[in-house]
Amino acid sequence: MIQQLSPEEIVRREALDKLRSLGIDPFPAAEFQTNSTAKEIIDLYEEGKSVSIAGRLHNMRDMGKASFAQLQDSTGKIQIYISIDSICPTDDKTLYKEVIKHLIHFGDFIGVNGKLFKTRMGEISIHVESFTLLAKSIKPLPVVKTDKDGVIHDAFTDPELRYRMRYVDLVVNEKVRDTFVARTKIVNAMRNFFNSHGYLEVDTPVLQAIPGGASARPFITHHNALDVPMYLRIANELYLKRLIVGGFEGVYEFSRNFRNEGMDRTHNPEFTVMEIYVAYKDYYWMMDFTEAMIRHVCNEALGTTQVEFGNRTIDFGQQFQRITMTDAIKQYAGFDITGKTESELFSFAQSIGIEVNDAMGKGKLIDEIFGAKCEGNFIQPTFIMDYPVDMSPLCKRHRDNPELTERFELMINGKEVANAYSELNDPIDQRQRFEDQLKLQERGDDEAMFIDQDFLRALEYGMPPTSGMGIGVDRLVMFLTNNEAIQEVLFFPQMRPEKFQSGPNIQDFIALGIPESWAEHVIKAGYDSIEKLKDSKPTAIHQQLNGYRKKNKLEIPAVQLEEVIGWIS
RNA sequence: GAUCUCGUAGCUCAGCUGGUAGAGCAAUACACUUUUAAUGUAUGGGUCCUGGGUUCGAGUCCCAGCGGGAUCACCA
Repeated sequence: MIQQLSPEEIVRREALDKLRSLGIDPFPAAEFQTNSTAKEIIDLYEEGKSVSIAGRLHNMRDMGKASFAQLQDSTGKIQIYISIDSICPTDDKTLYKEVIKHLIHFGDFIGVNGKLFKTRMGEISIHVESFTLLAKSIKPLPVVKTDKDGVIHDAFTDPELRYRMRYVDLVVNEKVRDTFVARTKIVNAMRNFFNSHGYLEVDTPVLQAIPGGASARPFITHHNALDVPMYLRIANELYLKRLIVGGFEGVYEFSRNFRNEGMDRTHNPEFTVMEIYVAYKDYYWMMDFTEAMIRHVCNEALGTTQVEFGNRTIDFGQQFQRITMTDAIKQYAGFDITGKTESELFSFAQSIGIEVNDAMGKGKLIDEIFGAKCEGNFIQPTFIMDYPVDMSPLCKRHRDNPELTERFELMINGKEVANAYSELNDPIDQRQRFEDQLKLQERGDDEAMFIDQDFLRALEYGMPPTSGMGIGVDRLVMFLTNNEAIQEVLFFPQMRPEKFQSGPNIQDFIALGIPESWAEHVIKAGYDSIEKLKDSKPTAIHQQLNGYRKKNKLEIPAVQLEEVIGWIS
């Protein structure tokens, strides 16, 4: 198989051989010891201090007998200054004249030793005394430049390329790296908060025989030894509750969930939800806890509770608003759902332009009305409370109204971020709710929940009153890092698998009788498959190839028409 | 799934009512020992996503396909 290489790639590959002939290994094995980082050098600058640092080379500026460049490590960039005299103290100037000027390229990893100084322009730099090539880059990175006003030129912005080649994105777009560092800080802050309350981080199965705990289409796989279908989890809720039954009083898990549904800028097939269950608590307690947790995360990970999102500022410092779903609909849709029958809800939903169908029960209708008229209004953090009972099959009935449940969702910027219940622990009621789901399924709701008999058995043994909360980690990170797409907060968002052209095999062409000297050029001239060659007229091939030979001034014998006929017959 | 939109050099992008494929950066060569979007001079670099069609002639117009993006639908 031949690869079509760009001229730049060819230059860099040729540099590998030249380096080796000078005794320089372009991919050495030895450790390179560093004693500083770009950030440290700038923060703790000391004139004349000796440093050793490694990183990727950017923005080389050759000025004859001296060069400037930037070295990028995981903390940022630092300027380096390489002069011919300081790295070639003897008469042999090869290291500078050959290696630095011609064999080192943008993107290479190098290690340098040198002393700190400030240039005339006042930029902190390393005056390099020795350098080591640590790894050659043979594919050129996109060239992104930032001018003195901070304006980025030729930015690497194509989402497809950025997501497919996140490694390139991370190198050339520093803000991307900041987002992912913030993501880790946010997760750590959550974990610290839960641990400081004495709750236990646990792991529960990803591969499940019954995909429970949520309403969604699962990914299906198969276990060979047991010869049964298995599902990737859509939620971990039912497993965490089993642990509460088992006697733990507070458990949480960062759960990677998988849902076989559409993808867009707020949905990825795999996503992360943090779920926590605490015994003897109710959803009022959980609201206070959730609010405190988010405030803690803001302070610890961002250092502020005033968070910019788009052109808005979200204030996590103030007490979060609380409103019941009934009041929210009353306020924004001008309709009181209290005591309404399914057909009344149906007509109202229809009257405000919602596409309705017979598979929709009361809960679904109310949810649609809320989604259409209310959801988008809750920009600042707001708890929406008390959802209808048939929307929430795992949630305890409201202590004051059996039509409702003790459930809240946290809305930020018009989107759901967290969902929490006073958990249903009455096994009789739970079984009934599952059966109601089954009826919805029979009406055509293909996302109603599966019945998990073992979970019901667990509840029959007794589960203490418990409050549980799930928070979409990806969405929270989006809001806290000012990103509007989930793809921006996942290192490797799901993409349609890339098709790599499996190039033609040069040996197949040689096997037809094409001389070795010609085979590569036959492919490059456009006959990139045996079929294509055989489908073409010999005269056309003959002319095309000799034309190619002339154009590229190839030093190989011209092709004869008889030869071509021989290849394709 | 529907609609709109994009696909041109390694990268970012121009390319008008159809008429000889362009710029900047990057690369290559030369000059320059404190530059910083370094600078100056020169050079090379293209399957205009793929396949059909219309036309004397298609990067450009039409159709189909592939891939991306946006909006909507779906998805708490």
